[in-house]
Amino acid sequence: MQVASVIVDVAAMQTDRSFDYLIPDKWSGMIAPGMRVIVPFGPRSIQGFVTEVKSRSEVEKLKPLIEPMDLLPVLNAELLSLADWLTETTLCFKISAYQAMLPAAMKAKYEKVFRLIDGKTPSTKEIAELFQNRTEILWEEVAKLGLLTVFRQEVKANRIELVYKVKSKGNKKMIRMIGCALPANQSKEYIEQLPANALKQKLVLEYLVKQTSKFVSAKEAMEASGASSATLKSLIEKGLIVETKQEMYRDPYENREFQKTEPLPLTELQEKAIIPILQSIEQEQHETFLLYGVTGSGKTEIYLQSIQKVLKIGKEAIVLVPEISLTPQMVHRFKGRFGDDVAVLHSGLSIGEKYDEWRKIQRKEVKVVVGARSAIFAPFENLGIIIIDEEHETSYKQEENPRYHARETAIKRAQHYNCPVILGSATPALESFARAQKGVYKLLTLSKRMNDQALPDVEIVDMREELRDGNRSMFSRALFEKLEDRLKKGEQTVLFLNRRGHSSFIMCRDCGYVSGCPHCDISLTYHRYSHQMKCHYCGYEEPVPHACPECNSEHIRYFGTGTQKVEEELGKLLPYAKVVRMDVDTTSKKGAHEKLLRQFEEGKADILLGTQMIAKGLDFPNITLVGVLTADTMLHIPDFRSSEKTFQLLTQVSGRAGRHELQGEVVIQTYTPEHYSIQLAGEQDYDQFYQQEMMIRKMGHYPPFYFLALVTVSHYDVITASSITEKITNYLRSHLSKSAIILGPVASPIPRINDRYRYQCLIKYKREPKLNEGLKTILEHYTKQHKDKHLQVAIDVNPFIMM
DNA sequence: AGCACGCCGACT
DNA sequence: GTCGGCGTGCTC
Repeated sequence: MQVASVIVDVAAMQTDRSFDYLIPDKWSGMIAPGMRVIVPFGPRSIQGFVTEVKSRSEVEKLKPLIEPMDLLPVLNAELLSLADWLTETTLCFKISAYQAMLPAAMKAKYEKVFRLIDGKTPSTKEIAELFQNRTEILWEEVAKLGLLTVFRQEVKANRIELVYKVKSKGNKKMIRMIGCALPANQSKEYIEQLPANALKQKLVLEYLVKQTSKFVSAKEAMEASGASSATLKSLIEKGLIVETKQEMYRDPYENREFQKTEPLPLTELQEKAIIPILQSIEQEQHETFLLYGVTGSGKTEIYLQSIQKVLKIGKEAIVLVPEISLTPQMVHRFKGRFGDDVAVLHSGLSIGEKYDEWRKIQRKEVKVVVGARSAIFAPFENLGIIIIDEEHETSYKQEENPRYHARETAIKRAQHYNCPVILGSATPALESFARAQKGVYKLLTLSKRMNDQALPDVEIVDMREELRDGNRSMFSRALFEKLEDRLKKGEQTVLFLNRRGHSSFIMCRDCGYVSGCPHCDISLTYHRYSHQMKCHYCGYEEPVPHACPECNSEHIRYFGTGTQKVEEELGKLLPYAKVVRMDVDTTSKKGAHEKLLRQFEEGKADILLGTQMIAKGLDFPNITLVGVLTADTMLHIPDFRSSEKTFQLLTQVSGRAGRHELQGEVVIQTYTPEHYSIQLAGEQDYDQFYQQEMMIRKMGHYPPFYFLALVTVSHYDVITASSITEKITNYLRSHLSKSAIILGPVASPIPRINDRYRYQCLIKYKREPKLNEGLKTILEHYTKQHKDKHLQVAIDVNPFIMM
């Protein structure tokens, strides 16, 4: 009998290995690696993934697996080995890697039910009554009734059984189809024989007879004939029509027209950049290209034409875009060029919609995937190119297990398929640019905007001076003047602000009291529309205080400015200006994002006010002014990448202005105008910024000169948290080479979240072959649960967020 | 993770 | 003397 090695759906240290099961003869030959199966595990049944099919096992007493969940593997050999790599490099459980690669719909759901055993009668009337008109009762219901003990006795006495069910979240959408059951040559006669009052029935049959295909959707047939479902029902009863269900895709872009676009002629620079990419595609040679092109230099057209080449030789393409910029604009460009060959994957889709897009990819019904981070796992089997747009974006790093980076994952996959990776950005991540300098990546440069448009003029305004001159508004005089000017000319403005909501925190002006979260070491954020103070880390809420809880003073001031507050202010200062506000709060509804952008595009608004999400991808000809209200909010967060992030963001936002005929202007308001990342963003000088920042990174022993690994320990007890971190730090000190720099133990930048105290240890290293092994030992040692179940140890290799 | 098995305190 | 508390260890 065959044996299947299975990774079970239990994310824990002790179960992070394969378990062997017998394959019952009836499934023999049908079970393959990469398929999901239901297996018995202890007393329950759970989902698992087959990793290997073999003829014998080391283990003596094997249980047979219950049944397969798939007819075809959901993970191919390449993805299975990619999961091995993910597990190894990010130190996650294998099951977590598998789950990250598949749509959420494939994650199993479990249900426990009590079932009355055939022919048995429960010992009490009460239980018998519960089973009156059903054979199963949910475990939860029994628990709620407080009858678990009684039921347990019944189970022992073999009158009731406890059944563990595995349910798939994946629900294929089915539609009702009907077809004519009349003999083809006599249909007329049959229809005529119907009673005279069966008018609707006749219409339905006539409609069906006219159809070229056997089955049509019931909905269509009803609409066309004006019949109701009752009509169909009686036709089915008479046996005149037959009914089936057909699987169908949910189409998130249904009824949407995409203007077909043709390849544009490339500029000389674009031409030069695309040649090596096309070569790599043709010669099937893996190479990673860093496509470094200023904003508006036409990177997208290079992507499109490279993909075209890939499709022409019968291969497939993955395009990653940051979640936030998965704007309709981007989707339009790809759907416009490649039509139905494109699947789109982003967080705005429902679980079912994502599942459908995934199945289209698996069935090879599409050739191109445009999606956010997790689209890197698209189950293509003949990849010809992987493109990562805005490659510097932090959203390409997953912040929970498996903590993978889409860039490294892309390179890993591309090596397997011998195909190129294109990393595109106007402001590459320092790591990427450094690799390009060293020749690890191949640098392709687009130094000019298309049609030689000039980059926008940038003015940096010192807000301290504004304040000194008595301007206490959030708009500097320069920005306000220009804003008025654009309104007069009918041109559009983009205003950028890094913070949503109203104000960031409130403080008592008399005693300086700031209301903080009782569970976390962080101040509460004021939310205007709910009129609550909220903690962004644990969700704690409390009402806004009318008086200071410390000194009873009523002088409470709102600090920090959010988009809501700016919107209010604009309403006061420029009441005739039409403002569209875009942030998480206004775009959370489905389709809201697109709607707001369309309003702006059609000129129905003068000012687009928003957060991060308006920083990239926008390309509207009438935008001639970009205002950054406070450039330094990001600069002061305790993260060695804060300068880089500030520079990138400012450059991206500035790039929204003057992309077409009209010349653009940018105003950057700041309290630290002398800071190099603001100065150099103003000059749009990436190269200079790169030089400067590299020096700082070198001195601080930070990436790209060193790699990082971060161990975070949290516990309800401060002493435990710090002492365990100390032990871990000491262990690492003794295990790693002299050249590794080990910092800690120190409290995390946010020392307490959700009542858990957090300590960390940071490792900076260049080459440390024993590191992964050491980190694994730490995880194994401290996650043996009975040690201390309140203890949490999290390890992030190459962390992005240091908090 | 979840579940059973097993060993100690407060109840019929 | 039993019910149920949660410490410990296993799941092919």
